[in-house]
Amino acid sequence: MTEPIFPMIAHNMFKPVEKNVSFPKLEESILEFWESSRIFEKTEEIRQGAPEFVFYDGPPGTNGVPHIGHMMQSALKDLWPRYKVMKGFHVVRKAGWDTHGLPIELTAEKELKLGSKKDILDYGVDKYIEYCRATVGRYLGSWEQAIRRIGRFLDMQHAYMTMTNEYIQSDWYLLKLAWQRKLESDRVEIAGKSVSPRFLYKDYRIMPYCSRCGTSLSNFEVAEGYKDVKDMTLTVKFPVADMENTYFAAWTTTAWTLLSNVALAVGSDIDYVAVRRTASGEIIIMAQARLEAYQKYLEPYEILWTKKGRELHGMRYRPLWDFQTYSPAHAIVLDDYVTTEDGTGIVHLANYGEDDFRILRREGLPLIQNVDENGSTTAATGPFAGRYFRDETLDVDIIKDLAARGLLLSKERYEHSYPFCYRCDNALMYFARPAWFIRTASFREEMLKANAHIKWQPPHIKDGRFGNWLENTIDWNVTRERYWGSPLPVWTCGESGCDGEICVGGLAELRELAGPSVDQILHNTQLNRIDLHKPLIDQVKIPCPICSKPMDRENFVLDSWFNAGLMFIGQWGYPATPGSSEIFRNQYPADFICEAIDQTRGWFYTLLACSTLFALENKKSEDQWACYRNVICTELVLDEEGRKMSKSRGNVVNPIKLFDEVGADATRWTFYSSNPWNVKRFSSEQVREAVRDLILPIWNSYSFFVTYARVDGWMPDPPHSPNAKGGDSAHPLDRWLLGELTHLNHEVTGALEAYDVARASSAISRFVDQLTNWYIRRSRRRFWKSGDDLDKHCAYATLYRALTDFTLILAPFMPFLAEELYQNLVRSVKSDAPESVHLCSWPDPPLEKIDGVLADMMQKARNIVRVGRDIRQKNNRKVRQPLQQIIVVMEEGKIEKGVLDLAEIEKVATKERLEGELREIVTDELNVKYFIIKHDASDLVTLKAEPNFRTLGPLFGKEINSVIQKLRASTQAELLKLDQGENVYIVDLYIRPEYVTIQRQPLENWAVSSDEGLTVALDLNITKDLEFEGKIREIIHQLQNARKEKGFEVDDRLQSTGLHTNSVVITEALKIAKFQELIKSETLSLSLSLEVSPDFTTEKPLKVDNEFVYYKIEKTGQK
RNA sequence: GGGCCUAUAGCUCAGUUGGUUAGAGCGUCCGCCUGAUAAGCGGGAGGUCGGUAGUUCGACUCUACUUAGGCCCA
Repeated sequence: MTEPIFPMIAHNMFKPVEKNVSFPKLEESILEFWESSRIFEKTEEIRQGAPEFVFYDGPPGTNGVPHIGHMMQSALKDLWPRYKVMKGFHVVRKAGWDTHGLPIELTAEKELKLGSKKDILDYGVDKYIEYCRATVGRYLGSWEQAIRRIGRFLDMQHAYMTMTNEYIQSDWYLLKLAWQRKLESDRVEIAGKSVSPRFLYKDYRIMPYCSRCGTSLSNFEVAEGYKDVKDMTLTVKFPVADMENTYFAAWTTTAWTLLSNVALAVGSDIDYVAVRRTASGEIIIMAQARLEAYQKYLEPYEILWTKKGRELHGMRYRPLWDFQTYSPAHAIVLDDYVTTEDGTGIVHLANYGEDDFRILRREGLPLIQNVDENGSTTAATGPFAGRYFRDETLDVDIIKDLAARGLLLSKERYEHSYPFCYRCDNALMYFARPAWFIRTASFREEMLKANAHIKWQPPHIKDGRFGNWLENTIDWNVTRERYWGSPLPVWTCGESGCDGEICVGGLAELRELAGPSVDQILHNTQLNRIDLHKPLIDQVKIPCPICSKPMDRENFVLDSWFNAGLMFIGQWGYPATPGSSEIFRNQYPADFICEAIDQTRGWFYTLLACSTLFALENKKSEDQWACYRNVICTELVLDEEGRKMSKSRGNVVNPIKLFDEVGADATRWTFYSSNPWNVKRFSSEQVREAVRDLILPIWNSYSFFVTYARVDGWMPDPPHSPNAKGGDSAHPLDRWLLGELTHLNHEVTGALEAYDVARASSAISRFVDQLTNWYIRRSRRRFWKSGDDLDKHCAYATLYRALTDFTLILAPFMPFLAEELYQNLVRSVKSDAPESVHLCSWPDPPLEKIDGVLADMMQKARNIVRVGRDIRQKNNRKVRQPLQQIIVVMEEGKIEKGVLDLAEIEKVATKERLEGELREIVTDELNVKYFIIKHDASDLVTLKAEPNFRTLGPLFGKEINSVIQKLRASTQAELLKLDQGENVYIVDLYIRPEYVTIQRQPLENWAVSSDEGLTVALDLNITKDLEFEGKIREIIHQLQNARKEKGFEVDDRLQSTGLHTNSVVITEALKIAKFQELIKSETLSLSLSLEVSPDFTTEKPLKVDNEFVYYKIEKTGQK
């Protein structure tokens, strides 16, 4: 014991493990190691030429600090690339930042106190752009810090940025592809006007628009500004053409839109009635379902006729005002969006609403907007000209005018919510604005086919949310009337009558078209290089290919979603950047992407749309249309009460703070331990729990191993490497643990291949339990007992093998902890091992196949012990009190999960030995003298038949209940036969064994317990001998505590004297020689005396079952 | 208003094609063990599986409706 039994190599030894480890500090030091040793770079370098595993990183916006939800993304995005590197793949991990778009402009506007387009122009577009550019970088540092600190291996030095000239040229390239692609028909007619058949075309779009700021708003911005307002609503009578005194009644909440009325809409299948008002004789037409609501305005009346909406189609009416001279207009059109929920069932249409616009355009009716983009009524409105559209007096004047001419049926105050500009509080209007579109609707089918090749996690997104969205794809508006974004590379001719237009696919092409002065024009003096952004790009003129006059650029920037959607080429600046083609070829399509569910209509969609367009134009095969093959779609991270995290609530978790206080590994684990596609309620308490439940047990196991390996000077065999096969021990515990390790490997590998992280993490948790709570617990004595060097070596070799393999499996999940273990367990003793765990290969399973019999046996042993402890507790027999015997009933021929199958064991001819092992484990754990296996439970239990519904159900159907009754009345003899596999007649039924499950119920008043088909009986009788031994064990236990209290080392040798007591039983026990020997050996006492010498002074007496035991212990000085 | 998702123990979550008595961890209470020790283990209590109706011999599971919450879109 005093001499290490294995040769010690001092310079080459596991370093001692810190007991009070600070994981955050550990993580920091490992980060420094990774960086100084370029470990991340090496994970790519060592796999040069290996098969690619392609990962795409979605570009987060950088106009705010990252929060914990982004860290969930990072944790998941880091897991698979690390795993795949270990599996032998080459994985490129390039970061990306979304540096364009409205959020950045809004920040700039706010900080520069610019409230409108005019303000921006006054301030200077060039200065404004530079401010935006500067704003982009503001939070980048926080992102980089958080991503670094969570341990993510990501190339942030070469991050792609959507605002670079290279990226912008990729935008242009893809737009050019769309521009070149055309519908099969040469011309497309919309609204009687021919429209370009190109897949990139200009059209109008109804957008929420602030007339004061001069900008359209995003839906997000609109949602900020809804208010409840009271407006005058009116029901207007539109005189039917060529019919005296007959009117269509239509309802509106916005009187001002009447000035631009173009048509009226009815629903095809809605019933409409014409009613004659008795008083005036006038005839009013409206939906039958709405009559009741208008009763008070109409009564008394009679119904003249009822017609379906479609019968009214094409009927004409006279415009409300003489100035409404435009045509074609003023007729009834059909559309299904008309309802009878409010109004009259007849809808007044003007180009100030999305549905209105859609219908009017479909019907080929003109785009009349008698309120202009400044919110003023135009000169075309005659008496109403030059008024502000939300001016209340305008409403009043319109109403008065209509009323005076008998065209007003009713008016009412009506409260509804109306959107206002969140910046200037001005009322918004829905306004038709020019915009450029991509014909996504024209390759909808192709996108659906592309989607068929994608594996979604969770699966329901594929045909659910995402599939539905694809089914309903409409053309994609890819432009914004803003400043900070990729410029639309389309130049058009302003000459009237000239259709000249050109789409530019890159800077080189622009130089060709616009001449060598381009470089000079685009030179940004501040940056001292070419810059493709506004306002410089606007100064570039291209000669019209038709009339040769200089053409201007279409003044739009690109939707930043479009930007992000082409990152698969944009991140390489493909194709303009030299060398990008080669990289791109290897990096398309992605094997794996992972973003939050709000990206279904965001990045997931725009990636698919862009890549499908790209792939179609490049004639790629169908499985290449989608640029990603596997996608994990995560849910949101909420606070512990299920609320969204927001600054105003003050419930935002600061990731960095959490990493620094608890640890990044622990934080990562909380995101791995449940399905990321369910809403996650997050609290730092969960993270601490991960430390307690998983990280500390792993650390303790590691610490245990290192402590004893150091004591014994144990080292792995020279040829041992973490990837070599090891552990040829015959000890069942060792073989069992390696079997569990194999199982773990298979489970984790399978789960990761299926992108099922929760399954992988639960396998890891299970293994840690097996390792710490069973293997180490059961093996402790093997590590510290002296003698039997071979067995001790086997224990070391096995635990070492298990820990090192486990470390490798753990590496993608907890990269820091795994690194620390690896450095000490492997690197410190084996200098030619890879320098980081993250440069290692995924471990091979240690055994050819799992020994199922052994696994079952161990499961059974754990169950027996658990049940045995249960019996002890219920019967008040503490474990330190030895008991005589335990009877375990295991019936032969029974095969159940978790139950030892003795027949099977016989086949492998190890029955005796396994029973022996089982015996040893159980007697030791439960502190009993004899372990008896019985194969017949009849003395201990009664049998009971439970119907097996799975087999009986299909056979008997509705008769099943009477069958069950008969089964329940069966005798023990019958059940025994069934249990032994025989068929039995019960009453009039022929019962096969597979129809039932035989259960065992312990007899009453026995110290018997059953669990999972296992019956255990414990002999509770305490004989005199057992009582003596119990007392002695208690004394030993307390002497050990006393040693520790006195600060003796575990290997100090003692002299114990004056052991005595007033208890007759204990005195008797102490006199027995074998117990004296036991005390000596357990407490490392060289001598033991019961006599009290004259100079005896006692230590604090031991208290053994309420009796005092006096003693004295002293160190001998020997070790 | 539409689409999709979620709801299971006090809390966080599992639950395979419908099939015996719905599981785990934490927390709580009780007990045990201790040569990994400012650790470790076991047990008890705790659930009408959000609600209602239906299909079925049988529903946490399938269907319809409904309530609450979430995401996306109108």
